Amino acid sequence: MDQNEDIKHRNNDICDDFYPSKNQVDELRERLLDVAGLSELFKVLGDETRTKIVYLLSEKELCVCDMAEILEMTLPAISHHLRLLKTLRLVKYRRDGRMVYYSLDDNHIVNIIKEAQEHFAEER
Amino acid sequence: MDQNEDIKHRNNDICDDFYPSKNQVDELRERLLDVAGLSELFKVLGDETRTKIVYLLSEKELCVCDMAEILEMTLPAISHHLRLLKTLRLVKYRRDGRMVYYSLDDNHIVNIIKEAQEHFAEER
DNA sequence: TTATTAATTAAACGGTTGCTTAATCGTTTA
DNA sequence: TAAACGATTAAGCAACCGTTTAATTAATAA
Repeated sequence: MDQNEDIKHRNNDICDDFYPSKNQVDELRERLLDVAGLSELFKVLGDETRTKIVYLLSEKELCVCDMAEILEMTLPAISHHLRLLKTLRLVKYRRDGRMVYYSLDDNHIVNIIKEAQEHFAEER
Repeated sequence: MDQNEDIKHRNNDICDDFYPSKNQVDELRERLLDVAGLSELFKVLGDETRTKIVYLLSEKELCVCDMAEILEMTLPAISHHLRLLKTLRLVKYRRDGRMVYYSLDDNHIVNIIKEAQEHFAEER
């Protein structure tokens, strides 16, 4: 915990009367492993264009130029986002002639979007 | 649709044989309104530190210095993230002496995290 | 083969983001 | 009141991100 000591010094030994005990801190830190790497998934959906792409693909299979037309963006821009979605295994693709058709590779992602929609529906 | 025309020209009138009809395009564009602004929520969770903060707060109420200790970060850094979470109404706070205790203001966010966890649990 | 079209890749840029340090605010205690 | 502490705010900077243009690849059609 070298880095931790460093931080503590920078914070002037923060939180003198520390609510969670040392053991509780360790315990909470272990819990954090549950969400490790999870923000990677959210980061992908954190871009409006990508959320739209995923949402579109939940409706129907589309080729890159279709998405570019619908989202009013250039082909490279869409292609760039699709590569990210590909590496995260959120979408799959098939080539048909010179078109490349994309579709969702993971329906779980739709549930996440739905859950987020409910959040907004309740809040406002 | 001035911007769209601009994009079409830049793309050399993309997608000559266009799969979705003009009407379908308009329909799909309307559907996209469902997810408008939704990526704002994901953007917040798209940062590892913030995901951790939310996860910690789902366990118990914590003050800023506790989180700084657990996450091994400086106070201003944590405070900075909390401000974002505050404006998104994801967390609430109460002052007790010189400490400020934060807790979740929206349990919906926990469901979203759980859903994302299931996604990862299945995938790998 | 050559030309054309869909898609990808690469390089560059402009904007955003997250952290750091320093200064400030609010509360408590000596 | 002054000093100390927890928290917030502000300014600056480095790293990252999303778009654009240009070049390249893959597939079809003339």
